[in-house]
This record gives sequence, C-alpha cells and structure tokens, in this order.
Amino acid sequence: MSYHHGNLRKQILARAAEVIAREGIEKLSLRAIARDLGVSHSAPARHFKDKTAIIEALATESFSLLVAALDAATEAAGADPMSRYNAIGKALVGFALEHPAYYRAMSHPEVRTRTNAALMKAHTDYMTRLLQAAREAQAAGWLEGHSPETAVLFSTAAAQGVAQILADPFDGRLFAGRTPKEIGDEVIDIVIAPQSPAPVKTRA
Amino acid sequence: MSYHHGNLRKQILARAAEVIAREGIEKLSLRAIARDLGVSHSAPARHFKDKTAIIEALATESFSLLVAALDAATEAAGADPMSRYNAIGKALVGFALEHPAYYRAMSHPEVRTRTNAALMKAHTDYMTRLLQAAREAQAAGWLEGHSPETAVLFSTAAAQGVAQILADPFDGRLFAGRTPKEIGDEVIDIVIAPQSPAPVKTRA
DNA sequence: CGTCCCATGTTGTCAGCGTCAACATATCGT
DNA sequence: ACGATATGTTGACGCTGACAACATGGGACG
Repeated sequence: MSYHHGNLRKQILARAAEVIAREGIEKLSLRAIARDLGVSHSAPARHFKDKTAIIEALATESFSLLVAALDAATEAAGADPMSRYNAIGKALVGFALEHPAYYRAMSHPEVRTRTNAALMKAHTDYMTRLLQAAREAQAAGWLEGHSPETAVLFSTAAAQGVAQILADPFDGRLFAGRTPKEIGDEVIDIVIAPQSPAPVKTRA
Repeated sequence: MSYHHGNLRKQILARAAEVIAREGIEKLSLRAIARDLGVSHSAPARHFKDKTAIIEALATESFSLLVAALDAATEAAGADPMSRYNAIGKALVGFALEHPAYYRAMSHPEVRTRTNAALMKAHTDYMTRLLQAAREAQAAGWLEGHSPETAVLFSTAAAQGVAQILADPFDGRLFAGRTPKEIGDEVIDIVIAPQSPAPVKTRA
C-alpha cells in the first residue's frame, strides 16, 4: 500500500498512546517515537505538523471513542432519564480508567488552545451528548431550579474530578481494598441518583 | 545580604509563577527565567536541583497558602458544620481562580511522583483539613450512609473539577455574563448545601 | 508501457533546552 | 587577616522540535 513503512501514522498514534499511558504526556518525544518505530527522526513530521498535533489527533480520536461509549451506555441504561445520565457518568469514569492516555490527551491544556476543526467538532459532539442527557434528567426532576449549564457543570466537574483523582497514583492510596471503578461508581451515584425520584428522598 | 544578586530564589519562584499563570506550565524554561532575571543560565541550579524542583516548591507553598485560606474561610463561616464545609469548597474554587499558577503547580503530575518531605507534609496538612471538615459535615447528616473517604472524594472531585473547568478558557464560553466565581459558588452549593438541614428553606 | 507527479521517508542542520563540571568571587565566622 | 562557603559564571554535552534539501517508490495518466 504505502511507501517505505506502511501505516506510519497509525503506529505513531499507537506508540504515543503507550508512552502517555506509561510515562505521562510530558515524556512524549517525536524522536523517541521515530526511533521506536525504526524510522528516521523526522518521518513523523510528514503526518503531524508538530508535536502537539499528535496529542490533538489522540484527543480527537478520544472524543469520538468516548461519544461512542456514552451512546452505548445510554442505550443500555433504558428509558429512565436519571438512569441514562447516571450511566453516562459511570461510562465517563470507566473510560478515563480504561484509556488513561486518551483521557489525558483530551484534557491536555495545550490541545485546548488549538482551533482544529475536527477536534472542535468531536468536542462539540461530546458536549451535545452531555447537555442533552442532562436536560432530560432535569426534566425528570434532577436539580430543579438550576440552569442546565450549572447542572452540566456540576456533573461533569464531579465526573472529571473523580476520574482525575482515581487515575492519580498519589491519591489512590486512600481507597485500599476496592477498585477505582467501584469507588467511582459510588460517587457517581451521589452526583446523579441512579433512578428517577420515585422512592428517592432528596435532602436539599 | 546575599552575594551578587540578592534573593534570587524568591525571584525565581515569582517569575515562574508569572510564566505559569500567563503561558502555562509547559512553557516554563530555566534558561528563560534566568535571562529574565538578568542572571547566568545556570544560576537557578544553585537553588533548585532541577526544573521540577521549582514546580515542587511552588506546589508546597501553594498547599500552605491554600490551607491558610481554608482555615480563614472555615473560621469566617461560623459554627455550623455544613456552612463550614461549604465555605471550604468555595474557598478552594476561589483559590484556584485567584492563583492559577499555584493551583496548576499543585495538580501537576510530575510533582505527584516526588517524595519531597516538605511537599508531602503540606499535602497531608491539606488533606487533614478536608477530612476533618467532611467528617463534621457527615456528623451533621451530610451524605449519611457513605464512608468518609467517599464523601471527601465526591466533594473534592467536584471542587477540583469545577476549578479546572472554570479556569479553562476553552469551556469558559458556556457561562457568558456571570463570573466564574459566581458559577463556581452555585455549584458548590449543590455539592454541599450551605446550611445544615434544619427545617430551613434553602434559597439558591 | 512509459513518464511524471507527489506522497512519504531520509539526511543534515539549527537553535533552544536541562544538566553537569570547572571555575570565580563576595561574604562571613574565626 | 584569611580561609571556607554560598552563590553566581562559563563552557560543554546530549537531547529535543523544527526546518530545508534531497531521495525514492507507487499511482495517475498519456
């Protein structure tokens, strides 16, 4: 198919994801990746205009994967709006724990300052899912009296915060004996009650 | 007092904080700082063994400042445990918004892998405050039925998430017309109701 | 089938970076 | 007065990301 190497672009992304997952996003090096793939030091430049472009591509891919995961979780959660939004929260935490490299790429500040069209579209798709599900949960009585923006901010902040803390080995010691996923799910159940308020008694 | 320059150490930290606040932690450069301060390129090495040590020092200082801010906020909040913990949440968000450089230093992953004694003590002091206040809030009925660890995780995750999102220009667009601080406070009131559940009607 | 274009990879170069080692000098205790 | 020491300087090394110039092979098209 391709020229000398084959699907270099894909392999660069894969290798970058490995490095990010194992050593953190700071340690990413174009030249090291090129070495690992047995390719000259500036071969990656043909596929990514600079280093940030790699993270950008990972972030874009990540938003797409995440949206797919959220959609799957939403569908599996049935019809109840609270169950659906709760499932989104849990899926978000699960995604962060299962794909740390992707998650870190998404939240990397360098990426946020770029105006790549594909990235922005992927991000918008993601935000759309959240806003939509949050709106439906609100229509079912969740956080009545608050604006949709506030509700989304509250829930995404909690979910992102949980994901970040659980993925951080420094704070991980607090939660001996239970898996991060279990703990994350418990917290998400606090943020978004797993069922619409039939039997549930909220206390302001 | 000092030799050629004076209080170089302090100025390095101050300049580093400026750079982090304005351009982000990625752009931090020892040599650039040295140039800015009119000093040779490896003068900083006398005060910080490597680049991460600067961030580490900022993070340590930051935890101390934050603890002081939390203590002040707690005291000003009066005796009610929920008010006190609520005030801690708001103080945390306020700190992140007012001192972005310090806040970023605290949450920088590179710092988390180090075992600096002063840093760990400052971090422990901080966590102690949170756990203590959360326990008292729980004793007052907040999040009954959950472990203290879960309660702290929920609230710190939410607070950190809010701080991170509000400090991010990318997501900031959602909240036109209101200051980040106002929005953050509203979210904190969701996380931790601002008063203990007497038969009082809360007004958001 | 031949030829040209271009996508892809290579080589070489540059400035900037963090870190280290060797050296210089002002300050302070004695 | 003087020597140790804290602090700053100079120079070097290998690494990095980025760029420009060059090489090559595969596909488009006559």
